[in-house]
Amino acid sequence: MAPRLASAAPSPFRSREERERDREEKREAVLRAAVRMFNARGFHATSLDDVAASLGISKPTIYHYLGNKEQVLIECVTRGLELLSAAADTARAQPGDGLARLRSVLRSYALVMMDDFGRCVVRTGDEFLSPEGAALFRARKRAIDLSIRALIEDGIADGSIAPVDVRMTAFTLAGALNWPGRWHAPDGLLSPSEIADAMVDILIGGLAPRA
Amino acid sequence: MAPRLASAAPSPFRSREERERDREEKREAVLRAAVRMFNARGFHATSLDDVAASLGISKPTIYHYLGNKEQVLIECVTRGLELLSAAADTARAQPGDGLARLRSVLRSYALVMMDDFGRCVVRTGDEFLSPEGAALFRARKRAIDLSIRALIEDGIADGSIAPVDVRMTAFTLAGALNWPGRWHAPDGLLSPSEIADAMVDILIGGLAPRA
DNA sequence: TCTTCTATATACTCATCGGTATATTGATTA
DNA sequence: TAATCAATATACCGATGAGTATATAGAAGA
Repeated sequence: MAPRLASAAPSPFRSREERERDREEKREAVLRAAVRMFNARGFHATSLDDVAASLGISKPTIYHYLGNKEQVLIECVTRGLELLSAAADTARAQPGDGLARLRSVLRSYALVMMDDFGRCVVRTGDEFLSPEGAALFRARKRAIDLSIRALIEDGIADGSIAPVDVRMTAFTLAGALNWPGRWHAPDGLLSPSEIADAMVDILIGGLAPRA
Repeated sequence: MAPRLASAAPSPFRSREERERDREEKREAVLRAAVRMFNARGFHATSLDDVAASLGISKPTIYHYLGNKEQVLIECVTRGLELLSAAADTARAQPGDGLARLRSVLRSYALVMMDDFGRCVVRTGDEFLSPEGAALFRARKRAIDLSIRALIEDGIADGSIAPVDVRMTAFTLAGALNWPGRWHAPDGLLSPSEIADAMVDILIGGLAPRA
């Protein structure tokens, strides 16, 4: 509607939307820097002064964009959980039998675990959060767990998955796929995609030889 | 040799051995209290004052029995790693084909992860340790990993295990079995033994139905 | 142009906590 | 009995780091 069609003249005067976008961008940058440092050094061992310094800004600026330190962490974890939920939901809506869809979910799940925000989910114990934060956190993880369980049940129903204990299987799968969040280094030999494929194959195929 | 055969008269005067045993017992109590609190609230969130208070003693007493805070943690983690190594070694020396021995190791491994000290291994990231501590820690974990890999190789060689990627499989198994260290509560419905069995069965059998 | 709002910094407060200096008490040994 | 050592406490020090009070500079709006 309004002006600002020609990106030709980059005016130093910013419109309301531009300013809002700027703000969002800065918020984002703070979050990214924070999650990286939390993952690398641990939440308690990372001071907001450190985070600020890594961005060349000062601590009050972080407080300006995000509330307190726990807010920063919650935001990071929430991002990770959203990635995980999205992975589960989209893969679940695909065609194919239960096993095929589960495979797809597991693969996406593993990939998220090698992303900064996904990693953060695994590395952040309830200990770090306030009771309310921890409750929210648990509820969201539970929803993801239920998604996976539903898929396993589908697979058992349609015969594409063996009649396993659904609860324990979901825990086992999640545990295995969470692990890369703790050891995977972005500069490893295998790409995240290769790792995800390999792990999923092992979990689905099992160790015992097939007759 | 010496006196003190009749435990009849519990004298308040303690012999050298008794005093050494007392000392060891106290050290042990401090460690147990510490590991519990570390697991429940996190290392950084647990102060040595807290640990001392939980035992009805004062902080300098802890320093008297163990060096500094990192020492306490290292001792706890070392205990856990020793349990893990022992599990791997004894199970490995048993009779049976590769798969049977691997199954035995995995089961023991899972059980250790539901013990206070085993849990501590999983919950303690390298971040918490000094570079030297972390190096030692990594070396020990690597040895355990190699033990498991060797067993997988044995199984592949004797045909009891499918020809999987050894490295990735070891990671996947360890990841899955580490997980109870993070979520298992001692008061759960299933006993550690049941959980261990269920997880190992799933990992060995896989999800895909066997023909 | 005057006011107000946004973004940012400097410089501070206050609590926590690891670690230590030092005192005390009682048992062991010479 | 004097000297020593082990076990324990109280009371402190110093650093770190979360969070805040306050100032400033510039843009937006009236």
